[in-house]
Amino acid sequence: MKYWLIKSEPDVFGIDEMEKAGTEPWDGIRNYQARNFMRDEMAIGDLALFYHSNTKPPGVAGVVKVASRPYPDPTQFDKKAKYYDEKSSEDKPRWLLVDFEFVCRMPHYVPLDEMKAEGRLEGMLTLRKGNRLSITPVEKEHFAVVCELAGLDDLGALEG
DNA sequence: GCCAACGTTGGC
DNA sequence: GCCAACGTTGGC
Repeated sequence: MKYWLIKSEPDVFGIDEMEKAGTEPWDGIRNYQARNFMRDEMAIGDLALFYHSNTKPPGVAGVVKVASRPYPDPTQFDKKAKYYDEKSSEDKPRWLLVDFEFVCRMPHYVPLDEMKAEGRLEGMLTLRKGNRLSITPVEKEHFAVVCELAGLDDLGALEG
């Protein structure tokens, strides 16, 4: 069981939309490192912090879980889609995605400031200056601390 | 709106 | 294979 953090801009797709959707194909990832995490390391049931980026204040808004194996991102084949990639083909897809399923909202939103101020989160990738990766692995201990800051007590229940 | 960080592209 | 130019992310 691994732990992750995924970023999303709430103006585009936030925790509200995630909750409403229930399950959402995480399309539009066009970064090899992030793709490789999905392809090689994610497993169904893995938990991920749902992070709001490009907003005031940025921070963790909820928890989701991996709900599918990796499969080709259909938007790469769609000429009209924003994420169309002419160098990709159906027999040799370049980009993959997984589905995420809504788990819960954080009882309290955890702003980035608060995470930075928490000594126990030192070394967390998301807190590193200049980190632009939209999917990052999170250590179990860090995941637990963020949940604690969020007022989410029973981590065991999430892992089911 | 600025800009630091960093990934990608393409000329050589 | 190097590296400059460029584009994007995302905090501030």
